[in-house]
Amino acid sequence: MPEPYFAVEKVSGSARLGRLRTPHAEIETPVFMPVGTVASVKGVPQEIVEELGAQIILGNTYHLYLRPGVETVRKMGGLHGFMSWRRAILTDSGGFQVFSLNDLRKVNEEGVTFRSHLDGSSHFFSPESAMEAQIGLGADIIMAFDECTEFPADRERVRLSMEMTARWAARSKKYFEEHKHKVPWRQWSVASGQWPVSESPSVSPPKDSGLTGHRPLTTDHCLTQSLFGIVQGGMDRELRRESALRTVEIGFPGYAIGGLSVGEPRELTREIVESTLEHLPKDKPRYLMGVGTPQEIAEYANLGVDMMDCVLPTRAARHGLLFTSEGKVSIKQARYAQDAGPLDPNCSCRVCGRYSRAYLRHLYASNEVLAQVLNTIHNLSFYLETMRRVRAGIAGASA
RNA sequence: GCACAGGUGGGUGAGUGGUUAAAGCCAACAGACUGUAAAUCUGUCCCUCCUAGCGAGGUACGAAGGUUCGAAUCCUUCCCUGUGCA
Repeated sequence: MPEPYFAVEKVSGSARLGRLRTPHAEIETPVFMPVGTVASVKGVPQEIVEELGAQIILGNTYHLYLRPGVETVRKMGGLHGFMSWRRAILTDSGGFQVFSLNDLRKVNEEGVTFRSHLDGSSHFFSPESAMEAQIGLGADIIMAFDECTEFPADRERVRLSMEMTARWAARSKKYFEEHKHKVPWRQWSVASGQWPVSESPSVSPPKDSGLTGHRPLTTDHCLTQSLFGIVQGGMDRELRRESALRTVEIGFPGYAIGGLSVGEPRELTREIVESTLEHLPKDKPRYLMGVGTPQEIAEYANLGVDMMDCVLPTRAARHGLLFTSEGKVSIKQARYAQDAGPLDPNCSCRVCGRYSRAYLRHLYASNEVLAQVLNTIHNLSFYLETMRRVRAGIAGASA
């Protein structure tokens, strides 16, 4: 089994350039991962998400478990087959929902009882069941089941929460190691090195994307899922350190920093990220969960974060907030009603290359679905381009 | 011409004597959004003034009069709209 699948290729200050090998794709880091919670990067078809250069996207265990159900996805060849995404996928465990579905959940040592936001039905998630679900969904990288601690929280609460997350991490790993062979694509990917055709007739075989940096599945890729651990510890440096040590002691091929961007001041986020990174192994990928603005992702990448995801570009786009080289543009504003210029003159995306601000504003005002599509394409393009620049910057820096 | 039904703030539409400058929705304008309960949420939305507030004036429910301490609400006349009958 090709276990050493993350390679740091260059270090420049605290920043690193790396290569992360997953069953479905090799990823250049630092990387931004668009969020596609329900197996959809809202508003944008897979082929365009590919074209924009996304190397890996996120799915969410809780949402997909509720609908369409893990078994359905599993039968369709896992998320890759189901949504016809040929590159890498990472699923969040549902730990974030322990935080965000505050009113709809109950936590105890064993796990979390959720009331479905769809129909109110009751469901139980434990580290074990979250792993079972994530194995069934078949993402390349899956996450330990954690509790994303709320902010603010007193120190004792943060400590207890962090300690439970650590125990859950051990349980997650144990279950994963015992069951990871059940991943829906393993058998055929090992055997044939390609996508299942007979098992899943509705899924077309992959065509080469033609994009540089993307390598189709080959047999020298890592062929099993990877489980990442998550560091918690709130806004307390000492608890963060302890959480990192405990998580590293359990041992994972990658480590995430969770529990940030939950309402705390930005400076505090940066401070905690910086101090937590010190306690994470340098030879493993480090994933900062749920962050941030374009400036922030560049900043964190330069601090040594290898992976980031955030709903901001996609959600903000749907709400009319667009990120540009000059900051941000609220495209719904009246001032753009007759603005014939491109959204961002310095952006090379297909939206900026073709449409005017006046048109984008009109689409938004008219509540056209196309507004969401174009806005999301631009924002994702901007984020992904931001990370390409960061990588180029690290690559070009004199060591 | 006659008979019904109506005319409310940018639109729609509640409100039929007193916490009504007038609900709600829409539009408009502004803001928020960071491991997605999010095509969502919040605020403003008659005018003027200020010590900026459950503040002070003014104007306002087709028009003009009237009843009343008090009227978008009741009465009279007129104007207009819709439907039906001529």
